[in-house]
Amino acid sequence: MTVSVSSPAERRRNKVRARILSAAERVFAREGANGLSIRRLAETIDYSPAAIYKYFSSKDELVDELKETFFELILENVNRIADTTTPFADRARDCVGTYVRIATDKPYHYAAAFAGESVSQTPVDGEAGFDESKKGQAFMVLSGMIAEGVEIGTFRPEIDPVLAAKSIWASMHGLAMMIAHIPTFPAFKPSQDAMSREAFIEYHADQVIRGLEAHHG
Amino acid sequence: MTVSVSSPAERRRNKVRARILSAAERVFAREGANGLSIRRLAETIDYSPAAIYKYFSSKDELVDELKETFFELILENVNRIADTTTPFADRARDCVGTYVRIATDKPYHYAAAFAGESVSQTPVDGEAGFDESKKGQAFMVLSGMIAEGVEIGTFRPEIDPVLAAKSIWASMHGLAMMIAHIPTFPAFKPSQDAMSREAFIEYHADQVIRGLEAHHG
DNA sequence: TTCTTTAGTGAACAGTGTTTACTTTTTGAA
DNA sequence: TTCAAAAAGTAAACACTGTTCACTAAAGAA
Repeated sequence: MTVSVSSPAERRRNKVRARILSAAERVFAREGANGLSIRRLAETIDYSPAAIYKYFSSKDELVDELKETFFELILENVNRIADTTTPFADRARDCVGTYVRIATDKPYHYAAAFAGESVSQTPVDGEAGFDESKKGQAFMVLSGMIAEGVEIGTFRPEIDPVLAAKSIWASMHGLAMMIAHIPTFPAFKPSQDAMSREAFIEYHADQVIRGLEAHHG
Repeated sequence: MTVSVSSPAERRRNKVRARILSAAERVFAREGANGLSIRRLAETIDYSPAAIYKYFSSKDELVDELKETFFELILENVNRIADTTTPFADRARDCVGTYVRIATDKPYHYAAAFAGESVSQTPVDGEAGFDESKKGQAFMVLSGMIAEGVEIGTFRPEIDPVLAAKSIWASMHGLAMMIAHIPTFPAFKPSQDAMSREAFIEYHADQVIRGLEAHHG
């Protein structure tokens, strides 16, 4: 019984699609969305520019797929850490650090993922399907961890996990963007406090989480 | 004694320059850098596209000037608050709130100001002239305030003001970007915690500053 | 008034995303 | 195996973009 869940034609199509995406990924990582042109892309995979449009309806759609894949990567890594049995505080700091680290490893991906041309005036959109999106899932991992911290008494009892998660996400996001866009970020003003990127990420994670902590005694 | 510090020709030139900038400002605020095209701009001020290049050497340079002016606006406002004699904690929260509010009022300006195409691999650049830039001055106001907080004992004594300023700036930046790019940000997941933008900005400022505070008793 | 600098222009260059009409290839059924 | 239909791929064009160049018209200084 040949369970050909995918026909040869389909497989071939997916292969070409993947070739396009992989070529796009390479140039996007190095030069961002502006550096990625359909014509250049078509040339590197030896197709005509118009051919790309048999696989993606627009450049935006293509780039969206790169962004979604990128966020899958973040989610996988953060999830792996969240499910660990290491002490809670370490886990929390690890999550923040990992998120920021991956984001800054692919700055163009990260910036693009949050700069969805939008700046929309219609607050109704964008909210639909958030829970299902990778971004939404990452957010739920975060608020889940905060809820856990409140339960075991590490964090202040009056904290609303969803609210706090938004605040912390914003703080993480900020650091990621800073490092992505200001090349010298943690080390600018080298005068008194040259600090490594890694060390600063930890410092920031610490600072952010400290805002949640209960103070015993 | 006619102290003509500026010749009529010069004055006329500046006037045209200002007209270009003001037209550019309007469309940039509404549609961002992508919506701002030299040709469109030239049309609205009734000049030929090439004429723009007698006043600005490139579109980037023109946009840079919009960004710089925008940061002047932020700096002025934050400075005004910082110099106030209101209680320290209130002043600090006010500064954060004001910064984020202005940033989110002109999301395209703010996002563009931090997305200087860079993502540069050369960490030497960008550091030069930082102290003199508006961004650099805003940063100094912030670290100055933190130093003050440490001195009067509101903040933990072991805090390095410059380091903490970077962390807090990142957190502020994150919220500003979130609100700018996710239209529903503070209110997404309306299920349990619909919160106004203003209220959330205050919540975040509180959260961020709490990470610095000393705990008495 | 002449000479020189400046302001402003039309046309072109090189690039972009995208569409349309067209040809070639592949496919599934008769 | 043949044959119509569907899919893959293409060349050429459209409507844009930022930018430059050779050029004219105007203003300023001598």
